[in-house]
Amino acid sequence: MDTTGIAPAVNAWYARNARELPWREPAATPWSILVSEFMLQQTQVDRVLPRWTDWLERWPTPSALAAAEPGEAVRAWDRLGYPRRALWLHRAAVEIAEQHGDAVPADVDQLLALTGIGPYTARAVSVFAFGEHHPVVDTNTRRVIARAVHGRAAAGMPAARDLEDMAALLPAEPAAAATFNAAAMELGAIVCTARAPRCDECPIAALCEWRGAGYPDNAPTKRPKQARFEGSDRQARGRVLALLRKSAGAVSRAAALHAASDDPEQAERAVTTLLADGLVQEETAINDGETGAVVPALRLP
DNA sequence: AACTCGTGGGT
DNA sequence: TACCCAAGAGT
Repeated sequence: MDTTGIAPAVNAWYARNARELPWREPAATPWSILVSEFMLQQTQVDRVLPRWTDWLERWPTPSALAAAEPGEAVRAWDRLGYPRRALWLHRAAVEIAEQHGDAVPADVDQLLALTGIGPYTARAVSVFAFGEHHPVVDTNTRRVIARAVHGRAAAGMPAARDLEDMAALLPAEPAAAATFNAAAMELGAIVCTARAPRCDECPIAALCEWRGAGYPDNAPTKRPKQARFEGSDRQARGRVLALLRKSAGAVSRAAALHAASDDPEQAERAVTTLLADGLVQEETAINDGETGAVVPALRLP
């Protein structure tokens, strides 16, 4: 099958239709791009934009963030979700400041060695911040390739094969390759969407194997189902962190348990796992406002 | 290798 | 309305 037409068509579409995002501007730095990639993990662009702007105004360099308390990173993370990312981003900032002279490394393997940076983020930073020539594969790219190249309705489980598939489509010239990496993601994000693809707006509709086959319902059945959020431990943990974020200092352990869940076991589990994850620390004690009694308490790290 | 980890938007 | 899904990573 001839796939040589895909990258030029998608790049031409991208030139006309790409969203204007601040981390794509010339003023973006490797650090600001790295921060955007952390925030964008499993999180949509519109929710990231305001947090990204505030974050970089406050911590414009890795060493600036490294000098802050990790709990302040968790607080500034606000409601972006998966708050361990805030802790990991802080840790990565310390590692960059201490081991790389406050400069984000361009090398994929050096990036992979940083906390919270995996196969996607390492390549994304190397390519988008430094223009290196690598395939960058996220969930959008995997879906675009599954449909356009493999004729499938959806991608299967992530696999090493994904990188080879993308590498096969990548233009040889680094700048065009970097553009195509971003453009394939963009196409998946706003045209070749999971639920209701806008094929009438797609620059490669005529090349798409899935469309050519008549949109067969052949999605791989492997995909693990996402657990229900309502009533989950995640929700209970989220409530504890929400309480701590809006509190200036420590909060009584009883108040945290009460906020977490009506189920005492689940509430206890939420606090225990947050402590284990380092998202919360135990305070020896605080004075209860009502009674003046000294009670155990929790605070951000 | 399967499981866990938030929160909100789109349908 | 429930449900699916989201610029993934660590264990």
